[in-house]
Amino acid sequence: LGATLKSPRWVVAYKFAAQRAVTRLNDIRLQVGRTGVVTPVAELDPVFLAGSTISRATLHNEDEILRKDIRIGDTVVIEKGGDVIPKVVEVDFDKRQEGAPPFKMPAECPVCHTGLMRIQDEVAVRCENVSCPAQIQARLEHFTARNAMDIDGFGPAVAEQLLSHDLMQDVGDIFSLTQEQFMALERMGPKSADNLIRSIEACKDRPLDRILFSLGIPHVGERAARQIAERRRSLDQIMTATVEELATIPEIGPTIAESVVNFFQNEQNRTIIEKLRQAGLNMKLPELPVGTASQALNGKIFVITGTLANHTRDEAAARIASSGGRVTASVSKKTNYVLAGESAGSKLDKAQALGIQVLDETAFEALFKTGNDGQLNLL
DNA sequence: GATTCTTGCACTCCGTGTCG
DNA sequence: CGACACGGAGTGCAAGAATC
Repeated sequence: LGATLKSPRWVVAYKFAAQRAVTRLNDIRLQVGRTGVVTPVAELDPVFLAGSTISRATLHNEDEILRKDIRIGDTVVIEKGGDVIPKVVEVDFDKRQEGAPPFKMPAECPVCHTGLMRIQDEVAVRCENVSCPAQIQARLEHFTARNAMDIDGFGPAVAEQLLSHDLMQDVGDIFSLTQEQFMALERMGPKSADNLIRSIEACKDRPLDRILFSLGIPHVGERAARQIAERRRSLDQIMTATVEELATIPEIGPTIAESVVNFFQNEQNRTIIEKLRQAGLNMKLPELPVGTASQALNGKIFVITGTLANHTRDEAAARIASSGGRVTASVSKKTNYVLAGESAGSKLDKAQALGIQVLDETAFEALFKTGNDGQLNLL
């Protein structure tokens, strides 16, 4: 394949040629997330599979590794299929070296060496040190991420340098950084620094639900953040809410409510909020738009899968939401429509199994064409 | 021109929330 | 109280932009 594969169609066609590959698992690396959860990742001998070279694969958690009896040095089968993320499927036990010890989760955090805790009845293992450098960096990356505050150009490398140069303690300090400070970082010229400053300025307009999500409160993802923001309408109203009050919000139970209250009781977190306030972030939800919004998709539940040609997935989701529909992450009996793009995966299979109406992009767009009566042309 | 970093992409597992 | 639904978190690679 000397030619460059420019067209996605070629890549897709090639993907189906091979779905599994055999390679050697050289090591199991541990990654620390923003909530302190430690997850194992397999380091593999690079192998070409389904259109790309795979050198790492997810192992999910300790139980999963033990269930499949995966050990360092094993010859393993990895799979990609129509999926994007490679995983270890099974071990070739015949090729195992004698005496290879079973995997054991270490007792200490690989970064800060605090003792790791496995909470009773949970699979996840956590580093409980909230000041663990790995966690601070992960929280910073989460704050700036696309679906959070969306600060363009603020990736892991920038975050890492700012922290190691002691230029910031927490996410609140992002807003007091200067162009000169950015330019002092490696691989950061005037153009990049300027872009960063602009992105930081632009993110001050993000709505309340995004700010709430960006804070990285355990159990509060995009959806929970939106529910809470829509009901309480301002950050002050969220910070002063009791567990009981929060738990009356739809889809919010005692676990999430308690997590939110704990977060805002913490003195460090309150300092961060104060910095954000000083920076001029918008801590209130705008008034709901009245009148114009169509409710034609009212209550309809959509799932999006595959790659769309004319929209990003986010655009399609926004379009659905603006007509009163809802987008969820997984297909169930309650799903009304599945919007499927190119190289859709298991969600499409599930939709077909459940007999749910599948829309291609043309059919999806047709939903929004208004008929003669001015109503949306719904099926 | 070579190198590095960010971004877009789709899915699975597990725990929480809700409903009957 | 059990079953089901779904959100949260985490996973790697290729392409493109910017720096060196």
